[in-house]
Amino acid sequence: MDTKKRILDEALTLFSEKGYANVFVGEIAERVGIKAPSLYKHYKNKRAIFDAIIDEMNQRFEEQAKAMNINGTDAAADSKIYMDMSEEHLLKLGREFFLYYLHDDYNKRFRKMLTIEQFQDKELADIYTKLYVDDPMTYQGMLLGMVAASGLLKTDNVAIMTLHFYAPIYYLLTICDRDPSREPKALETLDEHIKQFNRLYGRTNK
Amino acid sequence: MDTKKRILDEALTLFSEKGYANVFVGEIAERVGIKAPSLYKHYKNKRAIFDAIIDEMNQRFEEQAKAMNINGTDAAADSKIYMDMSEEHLLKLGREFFLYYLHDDYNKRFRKMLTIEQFQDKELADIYTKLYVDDPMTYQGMLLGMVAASGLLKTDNVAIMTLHFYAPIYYLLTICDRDPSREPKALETLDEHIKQFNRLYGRTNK
DNA sequence: GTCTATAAGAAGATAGAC
DNA sequence: GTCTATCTTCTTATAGAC
Repeated sequence: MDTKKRILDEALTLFSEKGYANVFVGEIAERVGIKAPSLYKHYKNKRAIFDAIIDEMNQRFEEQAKAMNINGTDAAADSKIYMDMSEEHLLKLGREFFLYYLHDDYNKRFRKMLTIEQFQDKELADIYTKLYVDDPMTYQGMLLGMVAASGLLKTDNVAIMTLHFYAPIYYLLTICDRDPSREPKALETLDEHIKQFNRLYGRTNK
Repeated sequence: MDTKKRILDEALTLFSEKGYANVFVGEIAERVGIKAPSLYKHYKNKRAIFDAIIDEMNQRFEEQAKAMNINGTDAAADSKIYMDMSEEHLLKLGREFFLYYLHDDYNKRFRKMLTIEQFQDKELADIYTKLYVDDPMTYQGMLLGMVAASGLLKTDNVAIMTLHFYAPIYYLLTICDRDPSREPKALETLDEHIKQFNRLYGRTNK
């Protein structure tokens, strides 16, 4: 990886652990293996590093959204998957989302950084809400909505059903971010949650 | 209010908005109406102000826990209330918790400060988890457990039922902390959530 | 307890050689 | 692009008068 990218990578790690204000330019440089003044050949100042991290995330997100839209448009394939969604499929959907968001290195660091910096300005708050509130609700609402349309889940309010599916996942995610030692217990709770969700919104046929 | 207390109050406000590292001692002093050096007659250093805020919160919490235990011990009175818990009682329970945590000035500022500082050290992470995860789950689990025992809510897993009640409340709370303009919509969602919760865990008799 | 003056040090950023 | 040396500014904290 080239120096410019490595600076972003190390900066993100440090920002996610200590917050922007507690990270010194020299600290980032040291981890990259250069001296602080050299860093200024790559970025104009400390803030430019932070902004570049946000930009990179926006790019990654756009790509991901594009990829999801492609699948989303391929409604035939998607609905086939979810038409015969068993409890195991539902468990997989929840676990995959949870473990991807929890363990994916980039996601984890970016989420923790946003958690720390979310009250600094509205742009950061909006990014947080988009990534960890609105987008997951939209995506999962779409999937659960398809299952409900096929009659396998029963509800007259898909939005609230999606809230009931996602809020516990979000809640467990924030617990594990704060204290990774709670992860095994959280995974058990996650499975119990989804099984109970499946029972509550019980399928009409199986 | 005496100067010593006013320092804590203004510091908490600033810490909750910008985070500890972005607040300068002179800034706190200015809001109190004194100069920075005068502040050092009240607190040894900047860190001592932060620690005093944590201490004060611990005191307030202990008092609150004590008050709750008194009611908690008075099981006769409590269970009477929840034996005939209607949907309206359930809505009230959720709304009261939500609005108290959301609007109580001290709570709001302290929660935002902890949100920002939670990854700085384990003690702060533990306080956050205790106040906004474990304690609400324990308290609400106790109340919902009493209702379930009386047969008005049906479940074989009180812990998951409590998760299904509380996780959406927590989720909506963090959204409103980030963006107060979402509050009206969140309150609507809260009511819909509780009504749906009530239907899902449907009472056997009414 | 509050002030002014100031010390002490940290951290961001630049200059200029290589 | 990286380095050493250095500047500048900001911030915490102290000294000592009132």
